[in-house]
Amino acid sequence: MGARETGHEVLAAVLRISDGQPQVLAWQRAQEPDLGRWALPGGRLRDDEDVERSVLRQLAEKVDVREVAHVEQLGVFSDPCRVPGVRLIATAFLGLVPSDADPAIPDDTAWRPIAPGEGPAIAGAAFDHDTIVSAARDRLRAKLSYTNLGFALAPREFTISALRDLYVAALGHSVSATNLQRVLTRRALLEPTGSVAPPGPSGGRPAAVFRFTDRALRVTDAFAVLKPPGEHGRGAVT
Amino acid sequence: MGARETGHEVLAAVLRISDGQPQVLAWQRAQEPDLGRWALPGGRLRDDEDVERSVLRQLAEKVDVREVAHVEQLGVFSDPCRVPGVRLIATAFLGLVPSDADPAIPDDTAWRPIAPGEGPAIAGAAFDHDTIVSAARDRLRAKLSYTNLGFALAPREFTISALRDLYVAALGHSVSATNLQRVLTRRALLEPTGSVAPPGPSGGRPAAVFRFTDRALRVTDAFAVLKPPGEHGRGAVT
DNA sequence: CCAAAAGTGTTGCGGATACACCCATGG
DNA sequence: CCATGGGTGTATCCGCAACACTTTTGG
Repeated sequence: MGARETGHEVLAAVLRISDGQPQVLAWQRAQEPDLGRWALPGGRLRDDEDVERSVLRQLAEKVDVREVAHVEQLGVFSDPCRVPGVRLIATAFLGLVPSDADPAIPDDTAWRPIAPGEGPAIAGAAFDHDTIVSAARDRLRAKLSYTNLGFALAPREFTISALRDLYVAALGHSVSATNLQRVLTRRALLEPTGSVAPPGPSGGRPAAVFRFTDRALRVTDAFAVLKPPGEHGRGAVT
Repeated sequence: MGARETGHEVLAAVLRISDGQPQVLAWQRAQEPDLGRWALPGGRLRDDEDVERSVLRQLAEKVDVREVAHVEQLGVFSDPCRVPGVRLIATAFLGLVPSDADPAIPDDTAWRPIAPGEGPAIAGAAFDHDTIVSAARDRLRAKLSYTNLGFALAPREFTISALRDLYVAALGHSVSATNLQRVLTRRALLEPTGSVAPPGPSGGRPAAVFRFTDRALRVTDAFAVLKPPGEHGRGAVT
């Protein structure tokens, strides 16, 4: 019960898919503790802001926040020993940046690759930041399948196969372009722009260009089972 | 940027179903601010505990924590003005108590009814505690349909129709006992104890008694769509 | 004309709901 | 023997995954 100084920080695991691989924005610490290790962007919460405002402010120091398509709370990390020396409670966020955005970032900052699957998400993470990145990766995976969260990974306009590649990288398993298109159009998440993309150097039919109808999070599959009566196969798209 | 004293509190929305209605544990404030209004149990986070430990400690002051079958983080509530005068950040939790448990509670504390549906969850809530109860109610509803969370609402042993009544109250819509049993047994969440419950005063066939196979949270329906290939109808029960 | 990429048609499977029907008990 | 509540069998629906097939381009 010592009167150890306690503080509150906000951390953001900002993810994007680039070159078929999930990445997280991190900066390399230039001081002890954890010198040389990779830390998530963030910082102290101010008196006059809530954590949602704070995370946007902190991110603005690293990237152009207009590029961040979606932000949501992940949870609180509060182990008394999570940062040596001080008592620092962290509220962690998931942020998503579309794959075509390439915001300018500071010199000490880089996009670090995220391992798929279950284990540690990034190598050389500072403090408990790997736990946070894992939570972010898992949250993204889960929400891709029952929300329209794909909008936050994709460019404003895209072909189905480009979108498929994003889902493959984020989910960590193969995804059929055919079925992806059907699932997303059935739920009215996609709409064609009308234009087509030119085929690649080896030919092939030009791909139709789509966009997401909404660019804000929407739950499209609220009830897996135990739907309210009378909604038999209607999927409860509220 | 004033050096206003800031603190961290932990709050718990402890829910149970009683008499076919969801209820939340709350205590009536005896001081300003918000005198007479209903507040969630909780209190200051100590230096040597994380929020998970803290919420269990705080709950121990109100109820027998052994009765609490499940606890999980809901999120951070950090509006600078959420509590007048001081800067107080709250980490909120959802707690669940089985319907047959009736723990002793202090005089100022009571089980307050929760409104179903969308609007405000309880009347006369202190501070932003209604928002927290709403979040708890929504979380419970969502997880009932894709996890085994029912175990935290139900007694250790129960009949299907008793379980159905719990689901009806928690979900806010009718649930068929037939289908509830099939869904839960197909997913191997229920097992029969072998015994039967005596019929009511008006007769009827004696009901078989069941229990949940697991009494810890398990996700039973991870992928609504976009399952990994080769898992066609297998439901991905990992 | 062939290869490559995109997109559509079609089939099959399986879970979930709904409903009809059988079972066991009290009065 | 009837009413009441419990439980099972079965039909239907519908979404999704899988795959065959057609379309449109480049070489």
